[in-house]
Amino acid sequence: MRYSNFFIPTVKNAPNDAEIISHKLMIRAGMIKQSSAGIYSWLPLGLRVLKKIEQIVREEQDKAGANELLMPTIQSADLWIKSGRYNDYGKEMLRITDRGGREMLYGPTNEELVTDIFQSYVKSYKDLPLNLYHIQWKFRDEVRPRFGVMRGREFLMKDNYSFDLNEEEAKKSYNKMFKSYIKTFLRMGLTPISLRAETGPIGGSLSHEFQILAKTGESKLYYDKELENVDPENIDTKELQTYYAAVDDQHDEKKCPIKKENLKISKGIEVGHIFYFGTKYSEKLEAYVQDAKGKNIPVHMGSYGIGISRLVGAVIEAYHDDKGIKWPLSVAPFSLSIINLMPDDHDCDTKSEEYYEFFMNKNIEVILDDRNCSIGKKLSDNDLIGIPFQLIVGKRDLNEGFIEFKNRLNDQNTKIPLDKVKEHLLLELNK
RNA sequence: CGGGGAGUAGCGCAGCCUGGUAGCGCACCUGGUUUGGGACCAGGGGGUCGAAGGUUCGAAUCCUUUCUCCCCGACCA
Repeated sequence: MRYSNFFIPTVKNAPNDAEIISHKLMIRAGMIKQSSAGIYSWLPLGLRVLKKIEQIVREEQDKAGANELLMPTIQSADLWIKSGRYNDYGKEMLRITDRGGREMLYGPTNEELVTDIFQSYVKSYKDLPLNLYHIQWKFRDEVRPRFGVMRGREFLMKDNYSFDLNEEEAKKSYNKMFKSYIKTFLRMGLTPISLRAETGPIGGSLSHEFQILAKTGESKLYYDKELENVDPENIDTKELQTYYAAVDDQHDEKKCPIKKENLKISKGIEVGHIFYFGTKYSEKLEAYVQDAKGKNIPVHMGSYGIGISRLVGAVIEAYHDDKGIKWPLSVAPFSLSIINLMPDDHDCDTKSEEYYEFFMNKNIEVILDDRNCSIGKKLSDNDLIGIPFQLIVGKRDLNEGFIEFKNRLNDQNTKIPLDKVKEHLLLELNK
């Protein structure tokens, strides 16, 4: 991608609407544009990150044996009336009437629809366990949307639903997802903290929420420091679930079960939530299967959410400095930026193009900053949009046989001899 | 939904108190000079001041209504 051909409307001053850092940076970096309260357009740069995060979630879901499908955003009220939630959901649900006067709604979640799909096709215990997920836009008419995409009214969420024969099996599914969530967030460079949670309006008996650590996070967390040291190759969910973790208002210093030296206090952002709720919906929506004895029994269900659009903001909250965003490589919109400091200079152009071709051919996501603007603007834009690796191609260094390499994550600059550049970059990119 | 704040050029703001027909910085356009950290000089374009109504000879400015957006709280991925 050539920067000159890519739509990244960066701005110096964020609009006054933006309060928190990720919101400001997303606007300044040209990632999103607010359309109305809690509703955003995703501009090309923001969309790339959104898709990166979505893809990591998808891959981990698939690895955990979940099946991707896609359910509609607009749902008929019928199923919701049947489940009893049409009234319960209140004003948060956006209700619409179609031309025939039928009551419709913009889905805030999908238990009803997915259970309906399930019960249409699955009749035997032999088809269990089953886990279905989709990644779809939701709408919840929040009383007060805020913090940019972190709490929009319209948001992209991965939600999945597990179906099992009994509680024991359902808890296996639950733990599978638990593990998958930890892996998912670790892949994004985040530190997930799992907390036992209230089950809330979705109901049920078992629930965990997943927060990620960020200095600017919304909630204050108290947790066992062991939760920070998870080995992604060897995740023991049972062990993880035994560690202490609590949010601010649940934490009581006197009753805290762990030693003070093991207790860590930090701020977090909720990015995922999982529930086991038994047969609550399967009974109402008649999702029964026959067991081995031919008896009809309601399936045991769980539901699992990850706020994908929220994660874009959450990653920024965890990774930024006063100059801008510092994307972890796994979610970065581009891995490498080649900054041609002096377009129209023969040497700068030749070298920039050479690297650009080279890395593109290696399937590296690379953006070539070939814009005809001042050096300061280029460098600060690249810092702002936070591409992890930058190659700064300038006449001064070129004459001395160097290219400057910048690692945005630690802000280290190194001068690399021309004949070592490709090798060095490939090494960094594969770390 | 309770409390608070803000709408003036794409963005950030001044002007409002004390009414006289709109200004600054950035961005944008043209020409030139620059080129290792948000360049410089010169010229230029762009706003019926959120909307409606009222007071007045005259309203961005005063009054009323209304819409939108933001912040704090209660609630959530």
